[in-house]
Amino acid sequence: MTTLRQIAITAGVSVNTVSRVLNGKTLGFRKDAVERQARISRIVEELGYHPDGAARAMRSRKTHQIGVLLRNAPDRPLQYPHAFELLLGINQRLESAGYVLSVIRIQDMPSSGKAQSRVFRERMLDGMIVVESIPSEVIREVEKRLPRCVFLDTNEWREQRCVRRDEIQAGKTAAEAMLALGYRRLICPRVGTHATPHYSVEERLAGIAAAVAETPGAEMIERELPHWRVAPDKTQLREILDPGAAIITNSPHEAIRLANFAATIGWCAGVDFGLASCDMTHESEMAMPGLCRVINDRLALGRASADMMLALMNNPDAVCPSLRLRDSWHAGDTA
Amino acid sequence: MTTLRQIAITAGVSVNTVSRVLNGKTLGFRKDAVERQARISRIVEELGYHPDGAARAMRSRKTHQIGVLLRNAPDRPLQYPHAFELLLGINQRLESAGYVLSVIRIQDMPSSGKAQSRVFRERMLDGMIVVESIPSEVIREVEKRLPRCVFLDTNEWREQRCVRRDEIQAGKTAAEAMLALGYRRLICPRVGTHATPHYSVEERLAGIAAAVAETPGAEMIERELPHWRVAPDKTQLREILDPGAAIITNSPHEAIRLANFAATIGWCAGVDFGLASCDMTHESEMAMPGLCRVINDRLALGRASADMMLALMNNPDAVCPSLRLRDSWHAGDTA
DNA sequence: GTGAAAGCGCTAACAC
DNA sequence: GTGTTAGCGCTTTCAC
Repeated sequence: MTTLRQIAITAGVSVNTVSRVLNGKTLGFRKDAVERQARISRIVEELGYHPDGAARAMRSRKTHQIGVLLRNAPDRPLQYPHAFELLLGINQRLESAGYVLSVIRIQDMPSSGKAQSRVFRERMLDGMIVVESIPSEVIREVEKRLPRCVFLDTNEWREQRCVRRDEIQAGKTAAEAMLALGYRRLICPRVGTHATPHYSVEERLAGIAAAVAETPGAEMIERELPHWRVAPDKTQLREILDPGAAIITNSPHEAIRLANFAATIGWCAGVDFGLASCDMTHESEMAMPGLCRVINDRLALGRASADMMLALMNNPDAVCPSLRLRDSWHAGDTA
Repeated sequence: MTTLRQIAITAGVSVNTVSRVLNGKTLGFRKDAVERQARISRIVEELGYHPDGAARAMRSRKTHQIGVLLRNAPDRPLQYPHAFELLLGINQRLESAGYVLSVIRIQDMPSSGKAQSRVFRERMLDGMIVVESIPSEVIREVEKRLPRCVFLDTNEWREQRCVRRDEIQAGKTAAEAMLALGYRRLICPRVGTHATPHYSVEERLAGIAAAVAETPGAEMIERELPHWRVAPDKTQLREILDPGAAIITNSPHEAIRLANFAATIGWCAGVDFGLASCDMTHESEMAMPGLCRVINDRLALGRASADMMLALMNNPDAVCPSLRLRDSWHAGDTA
């Protein structure tokens, strides 16, 4: 491995000089300086020198690494697939600012033992972006260890350092769009409750309720939906689906599932009933591009949280008011 | 920040002693040693000491970080959503072995400039797991910089250090299942060609072709499918769908999309035509749990590649024969 | 503008 | 078994 010292020796200069040239901290107003500088740069190139991140981190007290904390819970075997889009959004910003993103998963219990990731045992991270709902005692543990934390799309909500989608607005947007199309019965399927439901579930319902309240003659109906693994038979299906009404689902895959079930009894979304989703993912978009939905720009959410983190990196005491991002409606052909 | 030296001072011992205690390298057969050790451990606990990863990395010449390289190509705006499942599989193994996973995205061109991630400029990674198809010149560049590379589900294929799904088998499995159900016309939709198609596209077709060849009277029909953003009108749809035939798609979202389109002309998958996918994702499973498909255990793929990487970490010259993992058939209700 | 030297936190020689 | 010391690669004083 090529070190600074090796370069210095080959160039016949001191380690310091090489370091300064590499960091562009030499302005060389003397005549031979600029030539020297060029020679050093050439040698650096030839020897294929790359600085050692560890040594640099040690000196600067900055690892230039940001963790993204994902939950690893037994009730979420595949752990919130949307997280990937958030993660890519975060990475976009982080990478261009010279930071590296590390994925950290955490068990629900703060078992401070070997089970947890190395980053909790050793100081490796400059900060952590917490994604998904983590029990608050775990959050406190994480904050104790990590100097800078930002909360992205979590149940945790504070005045500062939180980034969320405006889910009340999302519910409202979806409901208003369906009401504008003439639907008066809005059906909100509820899927078997999680131990710790995401805040969006409640907020979206509140948003829908608000829109319904403003529209005379409109009503909102909550309907229990079986777990996705359980296929309802045709009798059940006729009970769940309500011809002429509009169904507003939480997630796009619920909407798609209902559309598919409907097909088995000869019904078609957009013809026999209205269908819309408060949320969208890229994969569901490819599966059902025509679905009426509220867009969910998770890349933007991710970027916003990364920006917040970067602001904190520049100034640990930076004031970062929490953000609620809004998304717009996409008119499809299922209503 | 608590350092070893601070602990040593408070405990009235030398830095070395503390280090040895922490690393369990002291057996203390003298009487006062064990008491001393306990006291040191207590102080370590009280002061909330956590070793500095950077310093450790510098000494041991190991960062304990593995990169996962994802492609950042203009033709894949949302970059292969399946990658997340692979990533989680990788992380499962890495984390429990004390390694940290970092996400690295790369532009197609090996523009060695600032645009690329910090990890290409500084030595930060012990190894890299390359996911997705990366141009070979970029791969060579990456291999030059990183000591250990493993290729996961990439077009790159070698005798060693590659992990893939057996896609020929996947195609064959899907085709055989549909043929066994009595279908004789197998339709393979082709979606507008990528610049660099994934190897699975061709292999699956080969697998399907092989199964068809073994069955008298069976035929395989390739059919062009419009881009997912383009909704076919009903006339086109009747041309694409072929009543009584079985459609075998590449990805689950294609299958779901076709099922949804079919509903608009009153057709139903599993009734009017057969539908199966060579691939599956978690999200599509929630959208259409009944889809006939070949399972794709990406977590297992990820774990296998991580295991390979860990073997290389223990021994850089370890022989790692490439792997082709097989998946099994899931009988659904769409055929 | 450049070189010598100190030191970041830790581990591994080496003496005692 | 424990303390002393050197040194990992780099940045940053401080003389010159």
